[in-house]
Amino acid sequence: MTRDYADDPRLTAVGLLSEAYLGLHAKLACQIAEHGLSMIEFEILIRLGRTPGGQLRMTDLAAQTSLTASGVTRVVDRLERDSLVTRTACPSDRRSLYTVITQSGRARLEAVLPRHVELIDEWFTGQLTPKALDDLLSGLRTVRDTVRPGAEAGIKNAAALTR
Amino acid sequence: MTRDYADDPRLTAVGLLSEAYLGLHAKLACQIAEHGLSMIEFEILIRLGRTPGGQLRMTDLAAQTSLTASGVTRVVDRLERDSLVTRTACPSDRRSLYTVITQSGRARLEAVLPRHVELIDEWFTGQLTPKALDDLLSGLRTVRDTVRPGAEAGIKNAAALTR
DNA sequence: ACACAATAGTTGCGAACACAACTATATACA
DNA sequence: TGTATATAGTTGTGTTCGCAACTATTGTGT
Repeated sequence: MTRDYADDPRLTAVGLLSEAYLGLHAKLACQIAEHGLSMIEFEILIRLGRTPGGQLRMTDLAAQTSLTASGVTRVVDRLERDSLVTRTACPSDRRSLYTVITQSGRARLEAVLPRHVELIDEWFTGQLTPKALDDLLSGLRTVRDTVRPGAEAGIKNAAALTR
Repeated sequence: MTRDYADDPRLTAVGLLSEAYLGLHAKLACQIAEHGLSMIEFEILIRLGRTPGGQLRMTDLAAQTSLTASGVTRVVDRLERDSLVTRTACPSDRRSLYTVITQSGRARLEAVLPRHVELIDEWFTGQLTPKALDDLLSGLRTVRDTVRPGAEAGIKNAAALTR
């Protein structure tokens, strides 16, 4: 009976998604690690770096990443220890803290990003024709919108910036 | 300067891949957890279940998953504790061990799989037209082959079965 | 104004896993 | 054959992170 599912195309599809993601993730993590960062630390720096003011609340970071609030606390702990971010009080809500990227944090991003996007191109986007890439991203967007309702780009940033 | 990369399409592409994968993974993990398994335990059971003889060596499992040899040891420890697999000696190489799926392990797969593939369809494959799904999978295959050379379906199984 | 519920963030604890060191066995080559 | 090297698997140790419990603050209903 088990063998009925052995080559089920739906399982294969998930396997393909996993292998593509995990394989790319592992290779990119190597480059990031050369700069003393983990992928999640890098992701948080990027999200801070592209926010006006370079700051987000802990809760916003949790909503934008795969981490829980507890996980965000600890990642920010490490980033703060390395002086890549600071915690500053939120004037309008004394329960909240802004995580703010420092000059040193921005400098680290500068050091990582140029080669990083080169590698993405080398291993991912540059491997496909523009049409094939469009098709791929369009499919991924559909899946993303299905499994993460409310994760579309604008919505979370809007929410994050209205506090 | 950092802002130069704020909306770089290559970073966006990776973000989309991550969100699609992590979102789907999290939802599927919930269903698997209802049956007392983690995703990685489920993945290993599936790989064993579809192998002739229901057995693979620890090393093969490590090669087919995102785990190191050490990680495989501990996952198989847990599966063995729950009587879903057993370790048996490899006659041709006394360093090696086969991990063999038990009847109980197959039964667990039976319990999980029907609903599992339904959910994959609901959240992933069924969200796309056949053409769009084909395009998506074709793109993923290209990326997978780039970042995991030698991971094409037949190769590893062939290697695994020739010992 | 006053309880009561909801929310932001942190901390203790435990599970999962990578890395490096280790044992046992197999292979290569001199 | 004997020795060096490579490989299979396990174990000790440290890191990361989720969950639940906790504190502090804010919002809600009366």
